[in-house]
Amino acid sequence: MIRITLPDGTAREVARGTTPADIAAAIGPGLAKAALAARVDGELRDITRPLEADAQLALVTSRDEADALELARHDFAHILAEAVQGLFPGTQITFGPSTDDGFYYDVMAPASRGPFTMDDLPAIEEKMRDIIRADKPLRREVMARDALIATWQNAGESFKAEWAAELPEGEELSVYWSGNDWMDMCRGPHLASTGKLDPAAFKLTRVAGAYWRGDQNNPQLSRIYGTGWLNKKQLDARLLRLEEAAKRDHRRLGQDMDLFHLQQEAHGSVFWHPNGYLIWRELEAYMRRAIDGAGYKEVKTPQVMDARQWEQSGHWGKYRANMFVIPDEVPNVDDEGPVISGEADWMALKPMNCPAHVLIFRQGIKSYRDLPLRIYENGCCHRNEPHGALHGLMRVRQFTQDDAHIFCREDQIVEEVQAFCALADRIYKEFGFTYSIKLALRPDQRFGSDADWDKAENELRDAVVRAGLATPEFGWEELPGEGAFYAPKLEWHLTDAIGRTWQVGTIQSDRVLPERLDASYVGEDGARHRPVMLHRAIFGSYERFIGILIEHYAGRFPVWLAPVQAVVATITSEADGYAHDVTAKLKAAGIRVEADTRNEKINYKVREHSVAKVPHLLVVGMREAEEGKVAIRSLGSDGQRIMTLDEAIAMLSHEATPPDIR
RNA sequence: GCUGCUGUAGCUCAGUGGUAGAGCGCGUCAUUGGUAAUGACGAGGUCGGGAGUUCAAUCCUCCCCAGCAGCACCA
Repeated sequence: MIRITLPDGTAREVARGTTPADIAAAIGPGLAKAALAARVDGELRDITRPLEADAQLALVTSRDEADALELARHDFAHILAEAVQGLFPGTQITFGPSTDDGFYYDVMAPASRGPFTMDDLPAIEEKMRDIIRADKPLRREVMARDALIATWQNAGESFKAEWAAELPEGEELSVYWSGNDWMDMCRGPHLASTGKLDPAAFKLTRVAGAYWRGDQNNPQLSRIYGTGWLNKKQLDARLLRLEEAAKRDHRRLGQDMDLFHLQQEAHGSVFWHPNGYLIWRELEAYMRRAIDGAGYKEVKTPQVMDARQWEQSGHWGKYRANMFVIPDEVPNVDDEGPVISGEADWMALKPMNCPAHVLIFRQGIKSYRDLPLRIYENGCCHRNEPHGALHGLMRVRQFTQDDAHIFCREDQIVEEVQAFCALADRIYKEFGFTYSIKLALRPDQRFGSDADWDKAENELRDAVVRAGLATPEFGWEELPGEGAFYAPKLEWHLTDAIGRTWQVGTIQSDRVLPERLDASYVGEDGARHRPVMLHRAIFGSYERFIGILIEHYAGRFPVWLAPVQAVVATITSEADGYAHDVTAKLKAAGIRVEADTRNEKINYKVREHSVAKVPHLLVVGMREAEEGKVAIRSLGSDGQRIMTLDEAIAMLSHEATPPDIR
């Protein structure tokens, strides 16, 4: 007999080999039906897996949502693989985990047909529903590793065989049978049968290529994605959220609101339209106030530098593949012959600003009294990104960083990082973001001694601790292996209005580049010392930050950022004169306002400016003109507020003032 | 860069082996209307680029470019 303790503290003596399902049945038929899996000493297990020793047991039902979703999604993935193999014999299966909202499975289509496409999905979904409706029992079986490898080889499953062969020798591996006709190697756990899933709670969403084991040197498989839930209601809610996110897509809003465009001839670089560039200019002005107040000095550095400079910084050797290089010569102007001789010296567009900032630092002799020296630049950089990586404003080939480098002494690092934390905190909050801070620790491939890495990691950690931000409330987390090859990184991950996260801000302490470019200062002792260089950014890049803001605000910018802050719309042409007076006064007060005196109905004007997401619409007819008032309709509310022109100016002026100087 | 899909009017999209169509937008005219689309008329496209097949290509084939989804990459 073994002793099984339940969550309420009661214990039961049962025979060895009793399953959690047996215990659930003994407690009651309701629980027997609801129980999906078991937690045995904290470990999630099959409900039908026999108990072998004394244990703490908790039965998992759909009310334990996280566990239940994980189980369901894992099962959906297996059923997906079974369905694909049922429909397309000869397909090899590889690997299929659960994801944040569902599952995927990587399969290799038979050689006789190409990769799977979207057109295949409806048939696969239907087959999956058949398997669910058949309520096939899912049964765990333990196999010896060598026997399993042989099984996979006989079945022509070379990927599975390769995978099994890499697991430790002699180990017993579990497989799961779906009925008696299909099985997959899996650690589990699974539900007791396919019928525990809701056939209406999943949807296959897309097909894409994915490399075997994530390595681009390996064969490419078809990855079939699905979103999977416990019931249809949850699935519908998810699909609705996806639609909401699509409505916020910055590429769509950027076009609708006439903010920017992208085109083939300059792919990966942005054409900013007047409306979009107004947002940029507001952000730039905002950031200038912030860095001026924080003791930074703004600079501007060359766009193009000789390749020899990039050789010295190390970029030419390591990152040239992503750099735009330019021959330093006059091109051939004849119609005949090549445009470029191929013999000229090379120059390159800067992919980053750091070396140029070091060159500024190196001008003249710096004393320890000059430190910390904080050099800021709205630095326009070019990186030749892989074409498949480009994405709207989020990943571009030309971008402008809010980039600064703080040259300081060792003993100033913690203080500087702490000040940066405070600055970032203020700024992110002013845009309405919450954030978490992560410390990316040393990667396997790195420069520098372990002692230096210990020091660098501790400095960053200490600063965040001292700023009071290294708490679960701030999502503090350390990420082993995620650092840059030259330095650990603190990363700021913003959470936007619909809960998505974006990594934007960073600060890194770098001892490599000052060494390579021979930056030094004279210390109190009269000797030369190496400064430490802190690389830091808050927006990351203007392009990407604006993209994030568009999606965060869903295009409804706060008044201070809105390209057009107010429109004065007339009801009849008799009010045109008054409308122009109102517009002129608002302009004089610094409001970005436009008059709409077109010969259109007020309904039409309300609709058009609402769709354009103008924050305030000032409606004026004869009534307002006679009384010297305006009727304000604000975006997001149906009603109107009647107020005097002076009151309106005061309100708009207040809202149009950036939050940092309000 | 890899796999798949897509590229037709400013935008969203339909369509066909015999050189194209809708809605919105734009222009003109009429309408002066009180809070999410007034009506009529009109203009607008070498159907992403190149080559091939064909009597004939926007449509079929091949190559290239760009976009989209994912993968890989992101100093």
